[in-house]
Amino acid sequence: MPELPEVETTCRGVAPWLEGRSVELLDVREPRLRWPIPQNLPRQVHGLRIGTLQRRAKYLLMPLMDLQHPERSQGLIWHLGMSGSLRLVSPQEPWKKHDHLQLTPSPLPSDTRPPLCLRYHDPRRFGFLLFYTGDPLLHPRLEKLGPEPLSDDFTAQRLYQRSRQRKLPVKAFIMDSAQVVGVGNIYATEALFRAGIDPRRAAGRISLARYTELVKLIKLILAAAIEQGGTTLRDFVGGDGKPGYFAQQLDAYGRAGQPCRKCSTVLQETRIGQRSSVFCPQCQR
DNA sequence: ATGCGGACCTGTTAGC
DNA sequence: TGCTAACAGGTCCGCA
Repeated sequence: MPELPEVETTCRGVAPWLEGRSVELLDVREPRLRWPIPQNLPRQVHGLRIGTLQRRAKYLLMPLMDLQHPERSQGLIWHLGMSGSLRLVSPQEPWKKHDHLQLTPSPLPSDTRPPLCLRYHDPRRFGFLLFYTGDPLLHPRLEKLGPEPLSDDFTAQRLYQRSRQRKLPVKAFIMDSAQVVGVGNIYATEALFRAGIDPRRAAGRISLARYTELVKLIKLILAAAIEQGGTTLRDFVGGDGKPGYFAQQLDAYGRAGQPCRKCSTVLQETRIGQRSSVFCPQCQR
């Protein structure tokens, strides 16, 4: 499941191979993603030069410059959905089941071999690829997003203020991308466990002091996960592309019925906003 | 505006 | 053993 750390790792992993090259070919073998890929997209991006890749929330932004019209801002927005992955592969690599797209960059004069291709694989097809013009951060899909969790804009004060009078469970609140981006089910579960906050508690009934602790932990956990992902950058070339963050130790997620690591109470499972939620009924209040 | 639930999709696992 | 049903999850959308 691509969470923010995996998208960040993907971005860092593929950027050095792609930036500065042009799009020779966008090969669409399966256009039926979360939103269908327009038929003319390959023509639209052909020949454009790939700029600096950037991650925003779980979106990967790929600016594409038209050298005839350098003032125009345009490019691609990738989203990996639930089961998507982007990987650099050799042009000879056979297409596997659920490989849907491939972006082939043009060779540079200094290249002695064909450049690696960017291939998109996504069994569940929840991911998507969009073409944008103008400022990508103002794209309808991105403009209403909350702050990046690792930025200084993500503060306890912000969460506290925006949660007053809100009755939804705090877990659903921190998973709301208008509050903060990149906190998926795994990280919400873990952060609330470590903060000792009951995930079912109304967001509006949590003190500033407790939000301060929660924000600290979200930043800590995400930063650690990105660092782990960073150790597997080599997997993006020829490897299996599996992210490293699964290796991290999870205290609550996926441990329902097992003893709490702090107090040995059996961890409980419930559902919050259609999501499975594991918590310790003793430690989390 | 807020909060909830359904839809999308398919590989894996649980249950009969 | 073989079948069906539930489950996983990010994001969007419709409804009350």
